[in-house]
Amino acid sequence: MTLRHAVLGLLAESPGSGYDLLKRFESAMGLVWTATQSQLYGELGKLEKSSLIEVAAEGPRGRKEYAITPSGREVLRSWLLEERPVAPRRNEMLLRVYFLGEVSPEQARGFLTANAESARGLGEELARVEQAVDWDDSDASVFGRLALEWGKRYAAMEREWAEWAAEVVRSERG
Amino acid sequence: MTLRHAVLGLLAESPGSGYDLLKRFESAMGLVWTATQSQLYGELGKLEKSSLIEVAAEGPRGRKEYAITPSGREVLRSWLLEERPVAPRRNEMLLRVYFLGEVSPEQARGFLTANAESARGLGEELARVEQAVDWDDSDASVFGRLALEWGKRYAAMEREWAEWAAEVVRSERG
DNA sequence: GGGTACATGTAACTGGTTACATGATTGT
DNA sequence: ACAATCATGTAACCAGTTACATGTACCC
Repeated sequence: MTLRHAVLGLLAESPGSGYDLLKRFESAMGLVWTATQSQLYGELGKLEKSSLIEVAAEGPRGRKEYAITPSGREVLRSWLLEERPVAPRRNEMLLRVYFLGEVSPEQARGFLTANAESARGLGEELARVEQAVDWDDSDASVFGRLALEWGKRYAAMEREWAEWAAEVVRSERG
Repeated sequence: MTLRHAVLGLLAESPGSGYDLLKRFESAMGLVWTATQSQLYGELGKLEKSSLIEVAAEGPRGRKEYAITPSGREVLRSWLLEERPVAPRRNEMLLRVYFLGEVSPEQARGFLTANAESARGLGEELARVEQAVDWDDSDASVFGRLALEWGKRYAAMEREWAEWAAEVVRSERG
């Protein structure tokens, strides 16, 4: 039930329609959380029913502009403070690494170097995003930059690891 | 549909019952993939029905020891090579960071330092695991070590990032 | 005899994905 | 006029979690 909080967070920043939120999920939030269109509309319905958000305005084409309510903001805050920083415990890439003994050493190295490449690509993409955005000193900027920096460090870590791992496979498996 | 491949991978290493596999998910695979008991038995049933695994032996207490079949091994291999190394696109911790402007700077720093602590704990735990296991030159050892090293680097990255981020909040938000 | 570990299974529910379906407004 | 974009919604399905349910074998 985290999509719920992602939606509340976005609406806490500024009101918007389902369509607007979908755009924001695709762009700014892409690294952090994703949502499909059908999931989003469903969640908006539920949030409205429980009065955590409300329709603040209606527009053309049936557009409903939602805004967060005080009780919604309350829920968002308590979720932010409810401390349980847990590391993700599922990683498909690592699962493959785990079983890489099933294929030839050349294929295993190929997998790892492809991974290094894709991590490099991610790092470059994030660096471009960092350049493109004009950061100010708003909360969204400050905390968005923290999240972006995490992404850059993650990408660098994975690239370096994958290069190292490919080298280990070369030296230990030929 | 990745649990399917996790199960095939484990059975490719060595045969075992549902109960055995559950143990292996809890211990060695903990960082990489998780499964609940009910999910696991369901998946074993489906895999058997599609002949990717088979009951190789039966034991006391209704124990069914499964083994991978040649077609199962085939499916595992092609999954391993089917290249699409994608970075995970959902991270609850980062989502919270994203909206940390909603709480006070002290609370935001508290969140970040707690995260640094928990990353440090994870790093230490993985270091202990590394010490405890006696690594040989089997595939399971070599590739398991690569996965473990990823975990250590991940933990170190997150700890350093969280410390840095707490400092940014201190200097930019007081 | 009794506790622990072994061992499997089902049901109800939640979260997420894909596909289908429909229609209004705006800009050219 | 017509294409693109805006805009919302529903249905079927798959993956994963929690809780319930049951029973056997082994060791002391």
